Amino acid sequence: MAFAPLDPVLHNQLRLAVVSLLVTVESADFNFLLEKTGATRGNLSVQITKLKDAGYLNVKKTFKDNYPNTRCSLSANGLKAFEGYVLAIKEYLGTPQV
Amino acid sequence: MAFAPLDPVLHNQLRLAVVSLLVTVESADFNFLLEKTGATRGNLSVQITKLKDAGYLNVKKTFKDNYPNTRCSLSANGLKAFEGYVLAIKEYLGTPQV
DNA sequence: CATTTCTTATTTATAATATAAACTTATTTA
DNA sequence: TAAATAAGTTTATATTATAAATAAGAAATG
Repeated sequence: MAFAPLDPVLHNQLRLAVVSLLVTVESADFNFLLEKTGATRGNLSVQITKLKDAGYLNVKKTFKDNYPNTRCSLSANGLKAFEGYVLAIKEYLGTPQV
Repeated sequence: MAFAPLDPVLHNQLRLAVVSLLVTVESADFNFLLEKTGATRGNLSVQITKLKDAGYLNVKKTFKDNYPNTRCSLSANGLKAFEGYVLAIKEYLGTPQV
């Protein structure tokens, strides 16, 4: 049991929560993520951008009912990174992982 | 499944590794932690101090074979915090926890 | 119909954090 | 006694996180 490095993009509470949600949900818009995470809009905006810049998210900006709408989904790389993160952090958690 | 807040003291790679080691080991000195974590001395020094200031570690500074020796052990609060962190982050990881 | 308020964000400013590099103090060895 | 080693600590800087401020248009209100 070594200590694998933890992907710094994912090792952040809000970004991890966003990715965690997107694993289960195909796609989600800004307000959905806002509500589920309890983040502020500013913080969520920044962290979505970082996840997108890292290539972990696909982000489509459209208009829905006349309002801007930001819809996010996990990319293949994002899923791979998340799975890697899960494996890596489990090494730190100490409970028998087998 | 909500997103529990992640204790910011523990949500750091090196501090988490240190605490994770100390859960299994009763006590450990600076060089042991240095070797097991692969950290730099400076970073390890800073993070041990933070863990101590948070009340998660007991730190005894003595001399061993004429050299300064810093020996750390997990406090009761530290153990409790670690257990809480493990539960909290598992909520983010998505694999069935039951 | 103009102005206030709401919606959906983005940008910025600041505070907090992480980390490497430099430094300190003392010991051992050549 | 000078150089190398040991065990840390301090500092300087870069990165990150986050709240506060701003923006641009839509809807409601008087």
